[in-house]
Amino acid sequence: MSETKHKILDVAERLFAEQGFAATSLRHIIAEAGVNLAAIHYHFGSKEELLDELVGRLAGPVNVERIARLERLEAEAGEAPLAVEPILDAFIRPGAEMACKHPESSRMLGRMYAEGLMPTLVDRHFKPTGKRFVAALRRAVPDIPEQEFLWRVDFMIGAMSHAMVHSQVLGPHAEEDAGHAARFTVPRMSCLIAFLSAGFRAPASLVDEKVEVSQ
Amino acid sequence: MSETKHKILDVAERLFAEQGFAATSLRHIIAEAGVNLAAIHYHFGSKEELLDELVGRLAGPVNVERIARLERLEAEAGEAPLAVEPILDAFIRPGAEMACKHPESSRMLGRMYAEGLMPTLVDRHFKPTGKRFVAALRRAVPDIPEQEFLWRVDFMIGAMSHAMVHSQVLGPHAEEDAGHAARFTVPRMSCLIAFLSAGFRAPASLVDEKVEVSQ
DNA sequence: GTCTATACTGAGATAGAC
DNA sequence: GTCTATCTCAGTATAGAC
Repeated sequence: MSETKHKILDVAERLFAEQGFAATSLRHIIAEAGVNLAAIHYHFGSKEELLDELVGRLAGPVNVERIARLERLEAEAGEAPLAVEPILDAFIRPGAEMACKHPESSRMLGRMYAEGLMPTLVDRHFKPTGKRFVAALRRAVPDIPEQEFLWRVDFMIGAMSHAMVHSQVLGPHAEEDAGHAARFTVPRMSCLIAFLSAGFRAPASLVDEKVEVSQ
Repeated sequence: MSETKHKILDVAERLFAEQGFAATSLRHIIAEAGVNLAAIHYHFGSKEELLDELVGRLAGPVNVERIARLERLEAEAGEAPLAVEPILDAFIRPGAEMACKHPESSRMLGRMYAEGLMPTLVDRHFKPTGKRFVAALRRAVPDIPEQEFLWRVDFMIGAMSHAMVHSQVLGPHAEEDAGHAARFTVPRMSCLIAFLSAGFRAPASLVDEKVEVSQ
C-alpha cells in the first residue's frame, strides 16, 4: 500500500473518532497527513468509501473471532441448542476486546454508528456474521413468537450500539461527561450480557403468533 | 405565528423525516415551502435552531404526559417504591402514542436520534423528565450496584431509541426493508417493556459496589 | 416586523496536466 | 500516482425593500 494511502487512513481514523464523520473535512485530513486533496479521491473514490475501508479493516478480525467462538460453542454442544449467555458472550466479547486494545478505532466505530451511517456501512460489514448469531439465538429461545424474537434482536442491537458510544447519559455527572467517549470495558460488557440475556429469556409478551406485522 | 414560519416548520419536519437532517438542504426546504432562503434565518437563526424548535414542540406534550403518569403512580403507591413495569410503561407509552398519532413526527425524531444529534437536542428536551424516571427506577431495583444500574439505564436508552427508528435489521427481510422507517406500535412497545423489565430485574452482575469506574 | 436579493465562505467532487 | 485549478452546492450573513 502506498505511503500516501496509509497516511490518509491513519489520520482519517483519528479525526473521525475525535470529531465525527460529518464534522471532519477532507481538507483537514489532507492538511494533517501532508498529502493532496485529490489523492483521497484517487485512492478511495469518495469520503464515504474512505470510511468504508476504515470500517472494513476493523470489522474483519472481529468477525473472524466471533465466528470462531460461535463454532467452538456449537462443536461443544453437538446437536443441543446453545444457551443465551454464551451466544451473546461470543458476539460481544470480540468487539469489546477490540475496543480495549484499540480504543481510538472503537471510538471511531461508535461515532459512525451514532451518526447514523448505517445501513450502508455497519450493515455491510457486520450483518453477515450477525445473522449467524441470530439463528443461534433463535434456537436458544424457541418459545418466543417469531415477531417478538425479531424485535428483541432489535432491542439488543440498540442497547449494544448505544453502550459502545455513550455512558451514563442520564447519570449524576452526565453534564460534565457530555461528549466524553465511553470505554467499552469488560465489566461493562458483562453487565450488558446479563441485561440482554434476561431480556431474551423473559416470557413472551405477545400472546398470539399471528400478530399484525408492524412495518 | 406567521404563515411563512408555519410552512417552514411543516416542510422541514417532513423532509427531515424522509431524508434526515444532514441530507436536507435549506434550499430544498424553501423551495417546497415557497419562501425565501433568508426567512429561515430570520425566524430561527440557523438550521440547527430550526430543528430545535421542531423537537421542542414534539417533546413538550410527551413530557407532560410522562410526568402525569409517573405522579399518578406515585400517588397510588404512597411511600412504597414502584415496580419496574409501570415505570417503564409510564415512560414509553406517551412516546409510543405520539408515534402512532403522528408517525411523520416520530420518524423525524427517530431519524435525528439516529444521526447522532444529541446531546444538544434530545438531551435538552428529554433529559429533565428522564431523570425523574431514573430516580423512580433506582428505588424499584435498590439491590443493583449503582454503577451497574447506571449502565442498565444506558442499555435501556439504546434499546428504546433504536426501536423507534429501526426494525428487524437482522431479520429475514432486512434487505428489502432497509431504509424503511419502523412504526413504533403498541404491541412492539409492550414487547420492549417486557424485555427491559426483565433486564432491569436481573440479578446483579457486578459483585462489588466499588468497581472501577469506566470513564 | 417580515421578507427578498445577493454575496460570502467552505465543503466535496472532478478534469486534465505532469 | 500526484497535483493544480475549477465546479457545484451547502450554510450563513447582510443590506435594504415593503
